[in-house]
Amino acid sequence: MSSAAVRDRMLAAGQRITRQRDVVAGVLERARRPLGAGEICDAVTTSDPDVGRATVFRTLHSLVAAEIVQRVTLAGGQSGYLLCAADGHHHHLVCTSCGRTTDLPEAVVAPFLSRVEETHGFTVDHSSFDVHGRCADCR
Amino acid sequence: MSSAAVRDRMLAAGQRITRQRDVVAGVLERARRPLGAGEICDAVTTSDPDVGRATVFRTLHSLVAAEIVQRVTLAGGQSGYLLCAADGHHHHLVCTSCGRTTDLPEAVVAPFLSRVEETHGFTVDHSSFDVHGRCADCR
DNA sequence: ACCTATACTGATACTGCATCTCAATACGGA
DNA sequence: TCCGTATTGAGATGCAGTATCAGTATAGGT
Repeated sequence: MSSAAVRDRMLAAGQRITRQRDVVAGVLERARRPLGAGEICDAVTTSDPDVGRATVFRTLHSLVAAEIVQRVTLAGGQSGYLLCAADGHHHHLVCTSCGRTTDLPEAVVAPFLSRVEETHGFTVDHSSFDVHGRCADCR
Repeated sequence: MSSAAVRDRMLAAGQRITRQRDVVAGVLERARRPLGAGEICDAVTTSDPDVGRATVFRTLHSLVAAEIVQRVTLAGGQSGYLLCAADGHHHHLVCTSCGRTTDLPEAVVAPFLSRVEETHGFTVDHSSFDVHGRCADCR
């Protein structure tokens, strides 16, 4: 995903484009894997020391709200932030070895959730799966 | 689950039974829903003001390690601690209305994980699902 | 019932993530 | 260019969780 694409998606979500948001989005783009809050703050400060911590978190929050970034749970239990190529809410496989993530196709997830709803009379509002393991490359 | 059952499970996990651990386990037993760290600390202090913070967290850690308690993600994204009736690792449905949880049978989860492994050549080490919605009673 | 090794505990300081406040600033539409 | 308003930075603050370490209580053997 290019910076331009991220900007378009932020504009589409009614958000202004600022230098600070570009920096945060750029850090996540270059990582191509989920980053912890500390890593993001460090990388942002390296890129541009004049971006405040509060702004980093506000930006992450905005990006999560716009579904451009997802908050995922890393192996240790800490949360990480991941820039998603795909639009909308979806799920990921996280490789415990290389740290990279793979999108889980809706075709695999939807039948599972339907089954859950049927079996338990439960209406699913929101779901997030943390599936950790070793990807095909790392095995 | 009775207090005695929890004590047995702690002993089975090679842990000593102490007054402090009884207090923490008792708080989780009475709740019958996931509690946040703050709620637990408050309830423990109410029950017995002489139990230290560090001990509460150490106890939670031990209970999680023994798979007596699971750490789940609540609606807001904060994590909560839940005393599980079932042994071993399993998954939950969390009702956003009443806060109560339902165990997800392995029979529903296993085929889904198998499908994921087959489709992606991914070896699943650990998975945790956060499924939020409204339970049958609350609809 | 007693003894002993050692697992456990409490107070406190500390780390890290995240949010709040508020005056100052910059974006972007007209 | 001008203006309304979303956004920003600094620093204080809150909350979750961990580290330290001397002192205590538990389980299990005798």
